[in-house]
Amino acid sequence: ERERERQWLSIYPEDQVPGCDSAPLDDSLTSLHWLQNFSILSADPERPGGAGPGCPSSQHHLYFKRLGFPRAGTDSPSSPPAGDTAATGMPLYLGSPVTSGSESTVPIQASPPVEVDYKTNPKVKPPYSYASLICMAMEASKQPKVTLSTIYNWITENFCYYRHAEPSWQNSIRHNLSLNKCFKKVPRQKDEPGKGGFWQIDPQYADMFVNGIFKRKRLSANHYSSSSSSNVHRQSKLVQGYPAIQNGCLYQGVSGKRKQLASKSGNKAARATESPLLATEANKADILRGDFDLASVFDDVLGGSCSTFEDLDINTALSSLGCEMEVSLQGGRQHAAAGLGRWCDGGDVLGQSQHVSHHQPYGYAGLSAASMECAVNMAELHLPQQQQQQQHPQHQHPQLDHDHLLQGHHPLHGFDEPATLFPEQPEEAVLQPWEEIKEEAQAIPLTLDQGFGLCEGFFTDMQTWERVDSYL
DNA sequence: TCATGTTTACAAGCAC
DNA sequence: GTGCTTGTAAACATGA
Repeated sequence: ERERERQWLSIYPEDQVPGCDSAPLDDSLTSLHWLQNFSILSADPERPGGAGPGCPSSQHHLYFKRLGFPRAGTDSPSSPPAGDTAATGMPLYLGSPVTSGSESTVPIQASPPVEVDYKTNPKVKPPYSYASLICMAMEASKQPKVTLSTIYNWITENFCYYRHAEPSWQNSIRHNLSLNKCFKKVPRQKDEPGKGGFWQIDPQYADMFVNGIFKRKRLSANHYSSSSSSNVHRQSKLVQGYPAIQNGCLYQGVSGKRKQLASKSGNKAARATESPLLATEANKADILRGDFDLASVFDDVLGGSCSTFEDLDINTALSSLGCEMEVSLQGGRQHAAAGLGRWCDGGDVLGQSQHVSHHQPYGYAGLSAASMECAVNMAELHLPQQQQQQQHPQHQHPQLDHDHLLQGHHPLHGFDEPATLFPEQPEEAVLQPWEEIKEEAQAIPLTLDQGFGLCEGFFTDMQTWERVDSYL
């Protein structure tokens, strides 16, 4: 036994945690008391104290470092960013109650913050549901289908907890794959050697991943068979050209046990009465989990109850916008671009928007700028052309070129793909080569604040959420 | 034999 | 209270 342990530690030296051999696992993550000590601003690397504006590469570096992303050059799938508030719903820095051990569940004022890295911390159970873990593994594999063992391996490689845990979690994984209709088994071909079949996410359930959250909605049994509901209508748009969710599966959210939430009634009240984007203490939990409706986001922005993005959970808001818009704009495209909020594998999609990604292989590279860009493009897209010409006689930024968008030159889509949106648009539109746009974009150091200003302009130009919704 | 996959059962937490 | 979601455990079948 000792020998096996020694061998294990030789493979995973980070598993050597002094004094934790027999310690019970800390489940204090179920508490949201850290919220009392957690400040969104303090976790925002773009804020003063970070690398500072005008230094995007260092900003990104710091960002990824703090989020726990693997550095450039590694091919291994990244552990979900433990500190990515938008992605995981967990704080970047947890207060001492969360990580101070199993003896005390009473929240204490945060002492020096401790970064939780699920990849190396065997004591903290990742706050992800098994379904989310499966999706993460599928996404990280970059393959259209994965085997069960691939899922196992990815989870154990990226979550130290499961390396130590009893193997019963694997049973749960299998159970989840079998029971969860979102997962579809792909039988192995006869000429394919190996054991077991492959698994993929059923595209029919793509909208389970709204805002990157694996959401199970309370739906009627015929939700997915009915063709009359608006949900299905919207879903069909989301799924169209979205053959495999692994191309767009996002992992911002946490679908873990709900006991992680704070006061039930408090959250309810916050949801009902407050903007999902206004990071009040009451609704931070939802925001941090990415658990809010996009419609509400637009309602707030468009309705004027949210005058600026500066007070918002930037990452969540933008990644949500980017993700949602990205999916909704897929049309019939085969190369479904992954959502902007994806925390890993920047190769495919972010590779198409490298002007903002700085070629980071993993992480939220270019997230803010790209998300803003996508959201703004969406806003433009949904404005009648005449109205746009009226409101924007001159494009404020080359990236916001409406004609390019109409021609399928959306930066997050393939450059050469034919336009599928508004095909009735005249062909004589003067186009600016995308490469040229890209160069211009690179030359312009668009800061977040500037980006938000642009966003605000477009959003405030839009009239109502209904207008957007009608197009969606 | 073991990994894989299916199914059943139960409990906890939560939304309605 | 009811139903849904999630997690856990277990039994069983199948195939490499």
